[in-house]
Amino acid sequence: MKKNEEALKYYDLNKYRTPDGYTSDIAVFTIVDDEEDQNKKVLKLMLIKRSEIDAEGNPNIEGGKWALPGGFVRNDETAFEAAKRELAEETGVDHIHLKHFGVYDKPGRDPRGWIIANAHYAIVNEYYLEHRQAADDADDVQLFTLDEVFNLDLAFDHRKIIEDSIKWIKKDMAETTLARTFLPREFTIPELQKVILAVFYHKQIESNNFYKKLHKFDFIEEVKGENNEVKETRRNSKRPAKMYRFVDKERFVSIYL
Amino acid sequence: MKKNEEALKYYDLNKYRTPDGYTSDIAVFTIVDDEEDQNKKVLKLMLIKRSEIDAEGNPNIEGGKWALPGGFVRNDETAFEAAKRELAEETGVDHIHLKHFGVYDKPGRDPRGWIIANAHYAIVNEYYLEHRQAADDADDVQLFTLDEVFNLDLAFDHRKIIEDSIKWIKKDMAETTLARTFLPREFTIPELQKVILAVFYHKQIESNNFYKKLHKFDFIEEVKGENNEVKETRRNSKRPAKMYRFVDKERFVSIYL
DNA sequence: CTAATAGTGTCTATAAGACACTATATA
DNA sequence: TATATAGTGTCTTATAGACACTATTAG
Repeated sequence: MKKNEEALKYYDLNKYRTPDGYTSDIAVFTIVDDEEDQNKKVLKLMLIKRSEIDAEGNPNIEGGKWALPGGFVRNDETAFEAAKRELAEETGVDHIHLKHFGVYDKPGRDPRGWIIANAHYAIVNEYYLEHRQAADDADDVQLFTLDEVFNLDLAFDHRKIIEDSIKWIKKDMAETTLARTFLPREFTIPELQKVILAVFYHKQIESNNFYKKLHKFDFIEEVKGENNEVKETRRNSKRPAKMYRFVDKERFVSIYL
Repeated sequence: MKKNEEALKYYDLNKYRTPDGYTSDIAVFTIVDDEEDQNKKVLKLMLIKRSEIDAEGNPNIEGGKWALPGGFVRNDETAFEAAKRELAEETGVDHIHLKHFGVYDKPGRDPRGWIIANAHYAIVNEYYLEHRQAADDADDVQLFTLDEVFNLDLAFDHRKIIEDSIKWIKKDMAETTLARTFLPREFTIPELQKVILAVFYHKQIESNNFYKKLHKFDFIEEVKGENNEVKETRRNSKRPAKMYRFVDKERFVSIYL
């Protein structure tokens, strides 16, 4: 565009004060087996403990506190791409479900200056997190239940970010097929139920009636095998359970119906 | 915090490249009477036409194109506060419904440099927009229907931002009591119906059955007058209509029920 | 009385929710 | 055969959707 090139000659980049930093933070969630009740699953959040000293051996900002993983955005990527990159660096996995849910830019939120944080939530399969924990110093990365998390000493404004991330994950869980990201590609109905109950642990679902609602769930379908028979698995039980998969389908929910 | 003060001594702000600008843009929506069918309402978006030359008389970036109103965020405010301030400056109204829905930070989206845009949608009463249009140059600010908007020459990546804003307003309209922001504080059922249909103009609501759903709508209640009688209005019809108001109530919608 | 908008009643099909029951496997 | 998990059947009550109908005003 010629006209813009001309206009740029007159544009002064320094006319406005600019931020001192642009970061991406990620609330990494996973669902693991409940230790108290083997029949249940429980939602957990991964946090890192900020080291007391930085790479150069100097005291670290918010050192010793628990924080969301994250880092600075480069000028050749979006905040979303930065989150993806950082997550891959942390956990060593690609193809993780990631969603941007908010911006935290209140002046004074970071003692280092005017720093804008983009918040995302991620859903990672338990396996990768276990792997990562083993590989690294066990004191630095840990999984917490939502009850435990708020008893920790949290860095910056991460308490607020974590609260919001939980609100969003619950909302998306109820309104979209987000549950798919917690499940294997082919799953059973009881597995789906457990995931839903892990997030809505205060709610009840009549286990038996869930099956009857199935025909209304146009967002899942039975998995067929080679001879067009429905695939089954015995991984959770003696009696084989039918396998289902999610179908790409736009959902519409309304309070007015 | 003593520890952080100590740590700050060692922190170098210039370690990372920082953005060249941080802005807030606002998609301003209103609902006005449909000119073709007086019985309907229609959703419109306000856009401004960027002037060809800037205040100093130099050619303006993306001059002549239609754009969302907005501007740079100051370092003593959040992007949300900036949006609120700019909207107040533009329309002269406070207490406008405003919601942040996205960040646009793709490298190259703005020819001026690495500029991060925060997108919001706003809902403004028709009256204020009419007023504003009259006060200003009529060629510079205009209301467009959603069909008209995409035939315009739009500045920056505002086409994408507008598309997203429409998705969000529809989603929030269906899932929350956002409709309240388009309505007077006390409204009639037919008024509510028209607002919903203005946003979901492709959907049908059986006008008569809407009344039967009322008792389920725990988010609205009848407005009572002094003697505990239900308030009525005759502003739309000869026969008086009962008045309702929104009640603050958390909504929960789920695809699993 | 007519016209215009507000609001009800009624019927049928489908869905929700409670809960008792059956099915398929392993050990 | 016991037992653990998967899945059905049945009954009652609530809701959706179609559509015919009634109500209240101004002029």
